[in-house]
Amino acid sequence: MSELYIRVAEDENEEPMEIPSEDDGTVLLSSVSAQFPGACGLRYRNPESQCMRGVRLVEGVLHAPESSWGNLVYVVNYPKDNKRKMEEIDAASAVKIKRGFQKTSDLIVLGLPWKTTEQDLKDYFSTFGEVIMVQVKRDAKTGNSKGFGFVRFADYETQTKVIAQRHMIDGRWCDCKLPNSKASPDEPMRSRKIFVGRCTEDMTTDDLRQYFMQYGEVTDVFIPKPFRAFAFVTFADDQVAQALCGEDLIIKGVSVHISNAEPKHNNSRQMMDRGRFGAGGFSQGYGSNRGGLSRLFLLVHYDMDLFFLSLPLVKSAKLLLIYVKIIYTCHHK
DNA sequence: GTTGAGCGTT
Repeated sequence: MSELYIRVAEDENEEPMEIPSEDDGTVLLSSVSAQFPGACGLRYRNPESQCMRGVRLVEGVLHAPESSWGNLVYVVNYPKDNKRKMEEIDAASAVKIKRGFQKTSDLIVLGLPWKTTEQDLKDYFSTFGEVIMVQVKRDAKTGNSKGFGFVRFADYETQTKVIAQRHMIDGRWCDCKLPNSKASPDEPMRSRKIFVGRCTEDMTTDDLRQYFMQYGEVTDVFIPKPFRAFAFVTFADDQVAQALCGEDLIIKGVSVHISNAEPKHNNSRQMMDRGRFGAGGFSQGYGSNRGGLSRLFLLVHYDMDLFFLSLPLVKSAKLLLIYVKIIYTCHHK
């Protein structure tokens, strides 16, 4: 129709951006949200009443007020939960900044030639970034290299780059990895899991997942039942979890507090988080298969809850693990 | 004096 573009702004006082309209004079919400991510509609100040007025929205199509869009500046609407959009973006970038400042860890260097010295290591790795420590592990008596060492970089980005590739050092291919000591078998999830305190009962696992997604990939959300005013959220990246610790975040209008998830001992929950299902995951197990009784009873300790389960005859440990996985899945969705 | 998947004497 008349206008090719309408003027849209984040706020009345912000500089407007021109958004293209369609041939029939309508504007697609997707056109708006392409420039204003998360937008769910438009409003404008009615020149006569001086009141804000909503723009008609039907199935993703925004319709001009009266007959034309005129020369008004339209203001973006965000979902109520996203009212604090700017603050959330700030929080997200704060996490990124924090992540940039995250301290590096020693990396183990595997496969070193016997002859490689610490100076050799330093010379090689300095081509990636500032090296702040190198070690070649040697036999105490003979002084011979054990064929592996450690390196520490000043920069987290350097560390990431170095881990991602193989390294030709003095004629041998070597690998750099996070040492196992960084993910000790006793407390492997401490760094990837956060404790969310002051939760309210209306917060669902989906709510939490949706909210925490903005910081990074969420691999698990756990809300104890019955309601106990806290939850656990596990991220794929431990750096994200670490960065959030200590923060007060607003979820559904409620201030929740983020802290480190207290590492627990070898309970079933952690065994499962690790993808290491096993009999050790049960705090107790009772088998009953006497006198034709072909059922197995299990008392499963799952986080702080106990589940008493009755299973069909379990013929093998392998089958038992399959059952456990099913149970685990059921308690997760 | 050897070796080749792994995990760090202080």
